[in-house]
Amino acid sequence: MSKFSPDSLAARLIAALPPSRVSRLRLDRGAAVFRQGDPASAVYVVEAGRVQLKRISADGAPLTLHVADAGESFAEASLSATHYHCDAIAETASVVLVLPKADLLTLMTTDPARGMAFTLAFASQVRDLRAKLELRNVRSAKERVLAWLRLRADGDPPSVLLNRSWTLIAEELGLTREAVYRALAMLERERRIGRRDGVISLQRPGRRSQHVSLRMR
Amino acid sequence: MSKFSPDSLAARLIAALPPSRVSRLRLDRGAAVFRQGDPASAVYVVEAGRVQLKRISADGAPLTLHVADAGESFAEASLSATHYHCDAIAETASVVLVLPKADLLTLMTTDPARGMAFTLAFASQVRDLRAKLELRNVRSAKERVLAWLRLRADGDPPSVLLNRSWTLIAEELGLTREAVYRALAMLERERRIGRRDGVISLQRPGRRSQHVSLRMR
DNA sequence: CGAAACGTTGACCGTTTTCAATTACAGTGG
DNA sequence: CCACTGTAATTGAAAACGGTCAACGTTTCG
Repeated sequence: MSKFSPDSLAARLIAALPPSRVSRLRLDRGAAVFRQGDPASAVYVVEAGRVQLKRISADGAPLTLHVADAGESFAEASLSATHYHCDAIAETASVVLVLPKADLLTLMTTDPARGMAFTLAFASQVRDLRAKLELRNVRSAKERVLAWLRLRADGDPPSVLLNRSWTLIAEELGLTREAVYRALAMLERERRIGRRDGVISLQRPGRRSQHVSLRMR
Repeated sequence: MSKFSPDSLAARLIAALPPSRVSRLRLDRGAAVFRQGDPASAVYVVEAGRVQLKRISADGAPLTLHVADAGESFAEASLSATHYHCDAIAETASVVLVLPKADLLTLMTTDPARGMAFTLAFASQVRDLRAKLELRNVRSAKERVLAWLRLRADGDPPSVLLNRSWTLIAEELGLTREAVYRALAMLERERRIGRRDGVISLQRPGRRSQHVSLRMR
């Protein structure tokens, strides 16, 4: 029933607590969920909108640590910290679920099986983040887009169902949307991908040649 | 006594098991720790060398998911998986610690407190990875280097003690070492940082002006 | 004592970012 | 039902920036 992918960290955190223990926070644009230095009291999940985690660095300049989109959790590390180390500010009007730290902690000691589920959810999150990070090591925009598609492709023929706008995907890729569109256009021209409404299909490298295009002389 | 920073995920995983349960694997360059499809039996920590995690994507092309350096753990998600979803190949001759999955799992159910420690360690890892990812959203090489320094600066005046070569840091930043050296040179020229042997000090933005340099007319 | 890795800087070239402009929709309030 | 507004999708042109190649001094280490 949740609008989150069921095996995401956020979904598992929510599922762990009875709904009665979870409260909802409505935030105007610019409002703070918490501030650097506040006592750490909860873990959060963005239900709608977008929340920025920022901190003032030692030299006085602001530093963005993370931007949590709808469906993502943030401030999980507050479980082990006494105080928040950054500000959490709504980038747009947002709705945030509040998962009290105390409830989560007692749950973990009370119910080891559940605690284990947590650990595993975090481990998956670590795996996913590492893959996203590795993706950024691909320098060429074209190859990076292709790698992103490969990461999510399955089926035969391998294909990806898009659930977000390319504009948003471009952000995840660390490219401008223009660069992404150009990369897609080139990949399509070279017959390395196919596009039909919201589905991208990957071409097996198969036999080489074909995408040689015209060449001089 | 370990050569790992004591609160890293890798260090905590190792500390959780009695040394007798941890074995050491010596790998030549190119040797595999495990292969895609093998039954998932352990979590690993790179003691020396470097291990690549790769998978063959649906369209048949190889895809790097992560590169684990010395001091880092990998394949934590094998805790919840029955089989590995990628190959783990030594990029150089390496030594890898093997932490049996079964031991870790029983430990977690046996000793809830320890299980909680795991979860917290994973949560920290998530926080760190998110910060690294966010760093990559800084487009300009100069600003990215500066942000990296801010992330690690503390003290007054804020400064960073380097423990690795800039060549390695450049990799983490997703830049070539040349780009990093140029960025450092510019930042120093603009008086935004100072360099003395292995220590970088950050200048408080203080009063503006000064770094205006000469301009035409 | 050499080889290999690190540190540094210059020049050039290719790619991406930026800036701009255009089309296509989806939702909205009258 | 229709202008009206905002976002998404595209593509072009120019500028900026980082990658690559090259060259060189320095340090490290077996």
